[in-house]
Amino acid sequence: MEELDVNEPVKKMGRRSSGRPTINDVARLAGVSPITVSRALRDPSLVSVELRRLVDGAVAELHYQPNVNARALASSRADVIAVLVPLLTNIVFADFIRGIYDALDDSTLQVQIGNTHYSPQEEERLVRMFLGQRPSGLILAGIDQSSPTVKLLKAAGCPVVQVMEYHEEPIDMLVGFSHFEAGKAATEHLVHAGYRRIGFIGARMDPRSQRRMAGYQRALEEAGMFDPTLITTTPTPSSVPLGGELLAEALARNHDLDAVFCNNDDLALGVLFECQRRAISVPHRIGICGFNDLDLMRAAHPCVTSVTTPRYETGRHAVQMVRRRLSGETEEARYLDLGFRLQARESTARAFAPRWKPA
Amino acid sequence: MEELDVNEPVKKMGRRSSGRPTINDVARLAGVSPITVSRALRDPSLVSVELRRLVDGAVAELHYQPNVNARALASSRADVIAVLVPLLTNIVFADFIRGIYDALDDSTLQVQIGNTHYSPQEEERLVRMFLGQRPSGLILAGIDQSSPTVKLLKAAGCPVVQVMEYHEEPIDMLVGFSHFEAGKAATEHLVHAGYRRIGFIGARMDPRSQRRMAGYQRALEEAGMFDPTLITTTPTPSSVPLGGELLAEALARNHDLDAVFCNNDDLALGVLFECQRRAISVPHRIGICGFNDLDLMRAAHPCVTSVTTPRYETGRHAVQMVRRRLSGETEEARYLDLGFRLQARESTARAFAPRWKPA
DNA sequence: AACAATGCTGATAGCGCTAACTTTATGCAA
DNA sequence: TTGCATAAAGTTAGCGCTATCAGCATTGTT
Repeated sequence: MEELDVNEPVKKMGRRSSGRPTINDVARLAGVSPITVSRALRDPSLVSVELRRLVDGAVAELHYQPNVNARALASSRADVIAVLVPLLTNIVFADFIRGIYDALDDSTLQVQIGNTHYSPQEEERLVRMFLGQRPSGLILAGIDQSSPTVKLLKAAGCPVVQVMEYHEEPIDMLVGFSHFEAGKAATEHLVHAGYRRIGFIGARMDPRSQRRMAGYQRALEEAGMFDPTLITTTPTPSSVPLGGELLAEALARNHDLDAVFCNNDDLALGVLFECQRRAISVPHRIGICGFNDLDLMRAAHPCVTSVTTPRYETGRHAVQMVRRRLSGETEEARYLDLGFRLQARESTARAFAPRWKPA
Repeated sequence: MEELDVNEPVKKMGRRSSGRPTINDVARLAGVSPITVSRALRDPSLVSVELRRLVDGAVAELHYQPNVNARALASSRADVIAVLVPLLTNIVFADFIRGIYDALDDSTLQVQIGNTHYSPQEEERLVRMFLGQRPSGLILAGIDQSSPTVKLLKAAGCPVVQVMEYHEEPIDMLVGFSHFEAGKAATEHLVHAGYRRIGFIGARMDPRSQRRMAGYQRALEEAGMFDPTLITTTPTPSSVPLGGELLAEALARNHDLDAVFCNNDDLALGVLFECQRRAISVPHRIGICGFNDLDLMRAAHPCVTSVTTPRYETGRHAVQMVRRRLSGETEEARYLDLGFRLQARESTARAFAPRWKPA
């Protein structure tokens, strides 16, 4: 049964053709060969000025758009950067991913995000899947890949960037900071502020949380204040209400608890609310230090001490490293420590914080 | 110059071959034709049990992974769902995207996210780009697409789902709820709670915010309480600190302000902190209602009234609609109203909230 | 018995693009 | 003049997969 639709494009369409203009249509209109069009689009410097203009004109006239799948198949290289994160609904990863997108705004590279759910097996599966697409680059959170995954990545044939941690022997490249040092610095701050029974509150306890806790422990050991009963953790994912619950637990165990280093700002906020609810004075009776320094920490009352972390910058730098490698620029440092910054605020100012800040 | 590497795979590799096993390798090992392998992988019911077993064995032995680009090129259909959101760093979109990923966990479909930055031009560019890949489906936030975009989408040739709003004439399909009704319901709650000078605090004022504000205005008009000076908005993106600043502005303009409906929970939290800072009693002197009902709203002190919105469910349902359409199931409703729910809490309990909740 | 309908498998021919090589034109030193 | 770079364009042959059609049993129908 043949149907005739006068509104169909003029072009005679083969049985399998997609109907949209191809590089051959552009070439015909411009009066050049298809490969010239291909070159003019990928690297204009390969083609003389006149032909380049002809091609550009034909492209515009036809609204031609290269078929990314055909391109990827022919060149065995997809214009894709694959990104693996353990979790999607966390500000930390959201900021990081925003950095990635922003650093790609002027590029044709696409992003594909995979969600490992903190599982090395899932991570391995996703690495396999993404590498099957021959991406232009791979960015993954953390340094705790399984050893088969590491093997896959070393043979990936594309730039690989590990992010959000620090380590001197990256698989390929790395951007991040030391969670151990950050946890240690936060705890030292509490020690210097005059707190003596400093608790740790943590949820989920993924590898990065573990390292922050290790930093906490080291700082307290060095100060001669470490006591394992000061640690309150749970494998449950983090949330604001959970912060309050963990504080209750910690206080039940140690009545003399006088400060908490919270594994992240959500927990810290929950702790602050619980203190308000129990009329526990912050920072006098209890000091609070968070982690990540979300903007709500400076808005809170009292505003909360936290560790500022380079989430957005990590995303940007990771992409820039991939892009530099792809453009064949001279190799720079393979690892980049973006550091962290302790942002001291009222919630840990034991000695001199006013009870009410005047309006 | 020929190099010999004994560690190379046995297979003689052509100049352009990617080196990984192809469907032909699998076919040879299984002793069947390539097309049979293709069928066995795409739809096992097309192939007899014996051959299916042979193929599965060969696939496992070779660790064969189909080349998605070749597949997309040959079938002119990519195994990709494209998702367009205005923003990446917002819990609303993060929850929504998590719903999308979760609903695709058992599928080979990939997700590609585009970021429109609240710009219809950018949205149009991205729609053009994504459609150029012939995705299996397209999901986009909102109902305010430009008219060229609408035209592109109507001719997309793939399922299109608009999400996060409600409208009876979707381009194709739709999942969401009415922001107008939600804003109206929140405001009516404040009216019923006994507040009389109810302000609106909003940031960025994207189309959804505008509709919530329109619902606010309608509710106050119906109650005979509308006064345009009660509205405080800014085009600045939303944040917690901004909530406090906008409250200050609103109070400077109307000293008798006794409640605020905040366009989102970030602003509401900022308002709460500012009240704490100024020792303004909540809910007695001022009532606060947020929007989205993040989990921190129930942890806050006092806990904050908010409108629960189906962010995660919207993502899940949108994907399910796409998948049902792809599998050719009988057409169901083309639009789905997931509704919202007002979650009343202490922050608007003017009459009977205790000043301090006992621990 | 003749015929169509059905189920399974295979052969062929692309999908739209680019890698690799070839050809042609041009410049310039020997 | 020859020879040899170099640049700019074109020709050829895939990349790895699937749409489409054809073949050939097997089954059911008249």
